[in-house]
Amino acid sequence: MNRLKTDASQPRFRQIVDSIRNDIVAGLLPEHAALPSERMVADQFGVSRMTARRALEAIEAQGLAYSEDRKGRFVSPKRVRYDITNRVSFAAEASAFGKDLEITVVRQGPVGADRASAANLAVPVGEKLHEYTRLFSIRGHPILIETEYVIASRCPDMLDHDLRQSTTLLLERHYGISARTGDVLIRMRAVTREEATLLGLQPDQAGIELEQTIRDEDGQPFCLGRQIWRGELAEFSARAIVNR
Amino acid sequence: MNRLKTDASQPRFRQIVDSIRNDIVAGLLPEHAALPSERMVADQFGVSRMTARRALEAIEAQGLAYSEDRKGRFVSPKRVRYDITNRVSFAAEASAFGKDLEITVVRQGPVGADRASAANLAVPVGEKLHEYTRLFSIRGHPILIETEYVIASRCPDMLDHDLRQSTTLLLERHYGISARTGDVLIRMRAVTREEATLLGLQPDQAGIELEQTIRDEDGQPFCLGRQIWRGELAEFSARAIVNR
DNA sequence: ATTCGCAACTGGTATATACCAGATATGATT
DNA sequence: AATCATATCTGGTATATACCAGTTGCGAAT
Repeated sequence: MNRLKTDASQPRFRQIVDSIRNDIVAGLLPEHAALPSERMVADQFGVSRMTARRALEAIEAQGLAYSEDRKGRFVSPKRVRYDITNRVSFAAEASAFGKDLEITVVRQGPVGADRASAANLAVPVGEKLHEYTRLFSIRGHPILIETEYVIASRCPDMLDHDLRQSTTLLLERHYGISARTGDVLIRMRAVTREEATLLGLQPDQAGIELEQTIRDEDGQPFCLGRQIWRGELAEFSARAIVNR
Repeated sequence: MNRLKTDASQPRFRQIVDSIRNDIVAGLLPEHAALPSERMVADQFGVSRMTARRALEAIEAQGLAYSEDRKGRFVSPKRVRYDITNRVSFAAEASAFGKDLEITVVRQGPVGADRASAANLAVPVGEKLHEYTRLFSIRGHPILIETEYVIASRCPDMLDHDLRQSTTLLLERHYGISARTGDVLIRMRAVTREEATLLGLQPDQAGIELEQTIRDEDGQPFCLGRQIWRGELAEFSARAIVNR
C-alpha cells in the first residue's frame, strides 16, 4: 500500500504526483518502465480514477513520463544534449557520439517557396525547393521531427538520395555545399496534432522548436530547417560572445 | 450562440479549443483580454463544466492564454526575442529596445558554493557567493525569474547596490568586471511551485530554463545565472558556426 | 464619500459513473 | 504450431454534482 506521508496541506492529486515522482527519481522506476495505470493509482491511493488521472497527467506535463495511447504511461529517458553553436546537424553529431539514431522519412517532394521560406533563403517567392520531413528516434523512441527546405537549383536530384542520413554531409559530398554558419531561433510551442502523433505526445503538449537558416562559405543561405523536439528529452548548449 | 461548425470527428473539447483559438488568432480577443469563464463556455457550447475546463486548460497548455487564480484566464501577449549569442544580460537588452521592464528582488544574500555552482565557477565547494533572485516583468506581466551566483571575493559589497538594474552593467561600473563570453544551456522543464506562483503559471506547466556561465576578459567565470522563462512569451536567437 | 459586508462571480479539487476504442494476453479451435 | 475469438487490460471522453476559497462589484450602512 502506497501511503501518503507527505504534506497534507497539498491537494491529494499533488501528493500522488510527489509520491510517484519520488519513485522515478529514486530509480525504482527505470527509463521506459510502465507507470501504474490510472485505475491502479486510484485503488492504491484510495481516490477516484479522475483524480488519479490528474496526477498522472501532471507527471506527464512535467516531462517525467510519456504516454502511448491505450498502452500506458512510461518513464521518460535522459535528455540528449545538442550543441547549437558548433553544429548544424543533429544527425552528424548524434552518430558521432554513438547513439543508435534512426531516421525515417515522413514526407518528401518539391515545393514552391512561400513568403517565409523565401525571405529566409533570400530567393523569390515560388522558387523551387526540396522539402522533406524526417522523424528522428533513438532506440525506437522519437526525439524530434525535422522539416527542411533546400534550394533545388543547387542540388537538383538531391531527393534521389537516401535521406536517412545527415543531409549536411550529403550536400557536402555530392554537391560541394558545406554548412558554415547558421541562424538559430529557439522557442517553446505546443505540438500540432500530426507532430503529437509522430512524437507520441498529447496534442497540446509543448515542445521546443528550432528554426535554422544554414549558410555556405559565401554566406549564402541554402537550407531552412525547422525542428520540433520533445522538450523533456533535449537540452541545447550555446556559446555567447558579447560584442559592443 | 457559439456554434460548432468544425470537424465533428474531433472530441468536443477539442472543437471548443479550436473555436476559442480562432477567436484569439483572429484578434477578437486581444492581448490580456479575459477568456470566457468555465461556466460560460459550458453554457455556450452545451457541455458540462468539466469539459469546458478541459478545453480552457488545453488553450493554456498551448500558451495561448495564462490564468490568474480565481480571477480568470487571459490571452497571452506576443513573444519577446532574446539574443543569446550577442548578449548575456536580458536587462541590458530589454531596456535598450524600450520595453518597460520591471525588476523586483525576490531574495538575496550570501551562500556557500554547492557542488554544481562550484564546478561552473571554477571555485572550491563552500566558496562565498552572492546569491540573488529577481523577477522580471513587462508592464506588470511576469516573464522570467533569474537566480544568479556571483563570486563574492570579486565584488564584496555588491549586494549593497540596488539590484533592480542590469547586474552586468553594475559589475562593470563598480568592479571593472566585464562579461565577454558565456556558456549557455537551454532546456524545457516544468516550473516549481514557487516559480509557478511568481510567474502566474500552473505548477506543472513547462517553461524554458537558461543556464549561463559568464566569463570575463580573461576567460575566468565570475557569474552563474539560471533563468526560468514563461515559455510561451519568449524566443531565443543564436548564431551557429561550424568548426571542424 | 468612505467603508463594510455580502452576493455573485472566478477557478480548484474531488467523486462516481458511463461508455468508447485500441492493445494485449489467454485460451480454444483449427 | 498457427490462428482466431474473446475477455480484460489500457487510456480517452464526457456528464452531473458538490464543495472550497479567493476576487470582485454592488449596495447598504456609516
